[in-house]
Amino acid sequence: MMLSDVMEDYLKAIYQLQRGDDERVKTSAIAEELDVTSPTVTSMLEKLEDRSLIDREKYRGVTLTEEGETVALEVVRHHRLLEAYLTEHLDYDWSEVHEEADRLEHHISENFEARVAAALDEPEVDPHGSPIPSPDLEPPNTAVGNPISECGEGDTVIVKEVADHDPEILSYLADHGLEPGVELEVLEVAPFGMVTASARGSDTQVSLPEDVARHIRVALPAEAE
Amino acid sequence: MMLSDVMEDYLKAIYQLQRGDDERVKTSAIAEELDVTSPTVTSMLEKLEDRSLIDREKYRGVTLTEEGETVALEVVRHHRLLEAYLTEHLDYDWSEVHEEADRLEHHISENFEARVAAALDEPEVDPHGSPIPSPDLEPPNTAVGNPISECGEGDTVIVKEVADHDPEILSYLADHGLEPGVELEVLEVAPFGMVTASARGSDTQVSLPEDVARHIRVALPAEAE
DNA sequence: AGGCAAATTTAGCCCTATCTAACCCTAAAT
DNA sequence: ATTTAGGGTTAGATAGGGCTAAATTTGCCT
Ligand SMILES: [Mn+2]
Ligand SMILES: [Mn+2]
Ligand SMILES: [Mn+2]
Ligand SMILES: [Mn+2]
Repeated sequence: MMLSDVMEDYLKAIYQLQRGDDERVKTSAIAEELDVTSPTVTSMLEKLEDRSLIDREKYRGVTLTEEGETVALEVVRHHRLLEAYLTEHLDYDWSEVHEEADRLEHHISENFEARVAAALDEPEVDPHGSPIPSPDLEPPNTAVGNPISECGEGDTVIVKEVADHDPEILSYLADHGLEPGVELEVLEVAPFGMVTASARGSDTQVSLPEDVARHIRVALPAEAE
Repeated sequence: MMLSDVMEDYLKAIYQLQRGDDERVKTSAIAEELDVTSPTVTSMLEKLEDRSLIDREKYRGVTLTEEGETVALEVVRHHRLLEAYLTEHLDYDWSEVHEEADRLEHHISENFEARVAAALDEPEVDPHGSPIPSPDLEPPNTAVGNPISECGEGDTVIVKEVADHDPEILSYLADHGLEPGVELEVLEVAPFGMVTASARGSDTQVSLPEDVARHIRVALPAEAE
């Protein structure tokens, strides 16, 4: 099946927006994610449905079919392998990789994918700590760790994943020592979702508004593998 | 100026087909190079002319403007840097690189280009011996060496460039020791353009039909830098 | 000069991906 | 049971890239 890069982006967006297993993803959510208008999304959803890549209930949203999920996982694998390769071998900073990978993910061959994976020794996570789907594209188990906003005050935790895409925010976080693998002390969790924490070894502390904190997942040292 | 990847391919094709400096490239030549029909070429040429990327005399062909040439050189630089990187760092064989580079050339950022060039230490030629345009995109001087078909029988020469794109032919040539840098003895130049030669150190000889030989450029050892 | 074959352009159509404007559904509130 | 706000879908337009079939132009040959 020949899919355009745009179709691949839609499937990837649906994959990433689909939280629960039968939770339907809404037109407006896709429109916002991909920065297009909702009629544009509707017409694309019709095409994806024609190709059996999604199940659709008009007016109520879509879910990926198994085939659609496989395509999405393929694109995500490309994306995350590229992010890892760019940081490991081409001197990219983790704040720069997303944009580059977001274009290249649609244009590399299976051969390229395999060589990159080999050069990285089959990595399991990308520079943000997000899991890289395996070559067989089986749906990976759910993410490791929990959102940092669910921590209690005073908890000491290990950062597992920083799934933000904004270069400015990522640079800011790195400047404050907040990267995967770092040990963190949670100082305050405000009722409106703001989290204040301090990286182990640094005196400075960071305050993270809810929409930033949402993308940070952590685990208790005990749970840390 | 936002150019589509298809437009970039047209400009690159015109660049590579334009032998002399004011030699006009014909519709049919572009059509054949890009594997599209001539009406398709005509309509694209109109668009490129609108954007001042080519000069066009209806029914008589086109030439690149300075601006168009710069775009073409940019694409060629991307292409050849990618070919070099894929062979040097990702274990590609020179017979495989063309297809991959031909897609990726349109999708890498200037940042990616710079990192790849740095990783390769600013290379001057790609794996086929073709010159990589410099970062400032000044038109490079003409190719080194001369077509092997212009050799005399008995000449001993150094292979400078093997500008073929066909993977099968490239594998065949490599199997017979015919690669850039190799010393070659020209055994026979037949009147219909077929060249027979033997790589230094190998007993076997290769016979190259005219359309293969045309892409191979060589220099006398004296001229060799 | 006239005629003809080959190359090129024009005309008219298709498909994708996007938009805006207009219309329609759903679900929650009255 | 209505209303209504907030999506979602339909309709119609535009722009890019492509094709086939039908004109045109060129350039060469007689
Ligand atoms: Mn993408
Ligand atoms: Mn793949
Ligand atoms: Mn190309
Ligand atoms: Mn460039």
